[in-house]
Amino acid sequence: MPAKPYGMICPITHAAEVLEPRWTLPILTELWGGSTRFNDIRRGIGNISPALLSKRLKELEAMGLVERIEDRAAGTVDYLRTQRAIDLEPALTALSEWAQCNIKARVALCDSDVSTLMWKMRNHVITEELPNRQVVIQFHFTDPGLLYDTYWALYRPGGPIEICSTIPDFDIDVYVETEKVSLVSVLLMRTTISREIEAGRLFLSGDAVLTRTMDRWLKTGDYSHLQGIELLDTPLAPAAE
Amino acid sequence: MPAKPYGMICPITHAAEVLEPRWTLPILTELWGGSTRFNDIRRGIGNISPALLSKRLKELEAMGLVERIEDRAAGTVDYLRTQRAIDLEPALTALSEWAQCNIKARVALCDSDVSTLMWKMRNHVITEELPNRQVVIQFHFTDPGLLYDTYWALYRPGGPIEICSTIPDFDIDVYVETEKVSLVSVLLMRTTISREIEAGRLFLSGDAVLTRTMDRWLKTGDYSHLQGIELLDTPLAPAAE
DNA sequence: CAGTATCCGATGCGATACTG
DNA sequence: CAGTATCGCATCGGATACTG
Repeated sequence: MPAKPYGMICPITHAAEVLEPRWTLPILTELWGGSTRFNDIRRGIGNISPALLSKRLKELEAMGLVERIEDRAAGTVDYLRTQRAIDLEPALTALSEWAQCNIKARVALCDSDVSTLMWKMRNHVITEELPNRQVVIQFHFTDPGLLYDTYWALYRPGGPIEICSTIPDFDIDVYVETEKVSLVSVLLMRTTISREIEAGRLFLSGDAVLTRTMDRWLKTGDYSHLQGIELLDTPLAPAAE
Repeated sequence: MPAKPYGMICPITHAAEVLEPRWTLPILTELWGGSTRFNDIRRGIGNISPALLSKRLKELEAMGLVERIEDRAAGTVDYLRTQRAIDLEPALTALSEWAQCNIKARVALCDSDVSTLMWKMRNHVITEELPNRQVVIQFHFTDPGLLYDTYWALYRPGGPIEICSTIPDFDIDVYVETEKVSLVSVLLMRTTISREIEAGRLFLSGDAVLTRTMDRWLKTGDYSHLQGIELLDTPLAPAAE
């Protein structure tokens, strides 16, 4: 499919031809994470133009990695991974673990914008670990220069996590005040919640139980078996350059 | 390093940023295969411009994947993988196996030029399986329109395989007459030698022992544990499109 | 919601020639 | 052998606006 095939006799190189075009891997990762809708994928990966996403999805469909399922009645379209894409999981897992151990913390943790981060948070709150009632968690980011610096995660029993950028008309159970880099680092297991609290980069208040069990209801990546992950500096090193 | 980082919170995506730039994976694969010299890498991957190869090697060095070792006395430079690059092996192996099972045969086997193929053959003759004397194997390709269609692989006990494009001044032990696609298919285990002989796409003559034991001294990839590799068509299907 | 259409700019990359 | 230097095109992809 690429305009200029390598023309090599090498399976890895052929895999590269499939996976190299920009955004291909992020799209597959997003599908892996459970997104199936065009705009969910867009939001999940943050910055792709709709034209390019459309093009990539068509290419993936043509290569048999993605199946497009249209529900004419509902007017919806879902994109699902085929078995062929699912079979990439071992490779992607290996890549992920390699990156965790070999990409410098400052690169791995560098900016994604806050709204993308919060959108991602939808999948990082373990609803089963929340009490069986409505829960509202406020995230306030102290980074300077943010357009929106406060978001709310809303849980209603039985439903998914909803992220709001306007204050909901409910009582707030937990207040999280932090820097972007701290929250990202926690999600990627380049630090822990208690370590960030000690470092003064994360503050919790509100419901006693929920604040004390945040490490239970906040799902991080599963990299605990890996050796040699570079942790976030404490205190935070100034960005180079 | 890429001009436009994805800015995502996702290890796979960060790995992608490192491995995506064109020729990066082929270079690493070539290093994996044992090449250490600038021009060996060039020939091994076939078509990269020296400027771009130089650039990529510098990038890989900057990312800690490659170590450049200069021998001022000898005037040589070797490029070696660092541990960080070696740690990519599980991911690359997984990618390779995925490609073997999921890239259509016609794509996987499509043209690389004959000289690159023969250069690759250096690593595919198992010298330990050859008799303890000088051996010359002639490869004649029947594909139409080849500039050079005949090559010789020369083995001298204790030495490496040398590939010549002019007829060596020695007796020829084995004559291999075949099409490019057959030889490539054998190397990638999308067929077997006997299958190609039966299909009339491969002819062997010369030394009785060597012709009969070609499957021993010709090293193929190690994919025998994989299920579902698509074999080369017999008879050969016409190229689509 | 699920895309198309268009435009334009940067730069990645290939080709070729040349050097120490 | 191990690269640099230069050039120029193509295309990839980002931004924006618009549609059914």
